[in-house]
Amino acid sequence: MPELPEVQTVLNGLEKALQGKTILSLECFYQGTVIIDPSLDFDPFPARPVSFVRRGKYMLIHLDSGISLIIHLRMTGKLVLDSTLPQADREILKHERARINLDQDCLLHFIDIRTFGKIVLCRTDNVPNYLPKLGLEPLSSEFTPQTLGQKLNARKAPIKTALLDQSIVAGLGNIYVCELLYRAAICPMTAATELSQKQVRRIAAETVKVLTEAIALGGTSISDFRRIDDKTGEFQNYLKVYQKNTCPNGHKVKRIVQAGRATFYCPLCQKQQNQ
DNA sequence: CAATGATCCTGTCCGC
DNA sequence: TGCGGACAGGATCATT
Repeated sequence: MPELPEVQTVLNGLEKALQGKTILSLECFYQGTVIIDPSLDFDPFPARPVSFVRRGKYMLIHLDSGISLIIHLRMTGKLVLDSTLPQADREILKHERARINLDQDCLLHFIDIRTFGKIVLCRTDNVPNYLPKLGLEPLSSEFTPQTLGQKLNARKAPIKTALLDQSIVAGLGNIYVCELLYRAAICPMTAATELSQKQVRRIAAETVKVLTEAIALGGTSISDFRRIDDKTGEFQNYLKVYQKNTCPNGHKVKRIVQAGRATFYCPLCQKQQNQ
C-alpha cells in the first residue's frame, strides 16, 4: 500500500530511469486504468519528461509536449522497468493493466492486482481538475504545528481518522499514521479538536521524522510494494506497532477498527492523558 | 460542510 | 481438498 514514502521512492526511480528517454506510447489493457482527457485532441507522443512532481500520493510527470501523466498506485499498483527484450516480444504480464512504451527498447509495466490504480493523460494546465482537494504537504514548509493545528482542531473525528483524510494532510496512509502516533505518544482515539498545542507539535515533528526515515530506506514493503527495479524497501523492518504484537517497550499492541480501518497502538505508551 | 457507509477489486488466509 | 467469508484499504460517491 503505497503511501507518501513509497510514492516518492517510485517517483525517484522513474526520474532516474526516464533520464534521456522518450515516451513513445501509452497502452491500456484494462478498461478504466488509463483515462485520457476528452479535450486532448492530438497525439501527445512522442514526448520527453521534463519534470517529476509528487503531490500527496499522486505522481505528476510533465512532458515537453504540454501534456502530463498523473499516476496513482492506490493499493496494489506497481511500475516495473523492463529493458530485457525487444518491445515487440513482450507479452502482457499477469495483472498488467497498462504499459508506457519508451525508446531504447525500454518500457514500464503498470501492474495492479486490484485494478484501482489510474493513469490520467491530460494537458498540463488541466492537471488540477484531476486532483482532489489535497491538504498540507508534510515535507514542505507549509507544514507547521500552526497550520496543522488549525486544520486538526476543526475536526471532531479521532486523530487517527483525521490524519488519514487527504484534505487535511496529503500523503499519509494507515501504516505511517499508526507509526507516527506511537512515536508521538498520542492515543489514536483522541478527538482532533481536543489536541493541545504541545500534542500537535509532537504529531508534526514525528510525521516529518517517520516519513523522512522511510524515504531514506526506500519505503515499506508490507505486501507487494516494490521499487521500479522490483527491489523491496527496508522500512518494514523498523515498524514499531503496525501489525506488531508488542511495541518496542514490550507492551502488548492492541488492534482496533476506526472508520473501517485497522488501527494498531500501544495502550500503555499512548495514553489519552499524555500531555 | 462534516461524517458515515457502500463501492471498486483480487489474493490470501482461516475455519469447517 | 475445497468452499464461504473476512480482510486488506485509498479514494470517490451517495446519503444523512
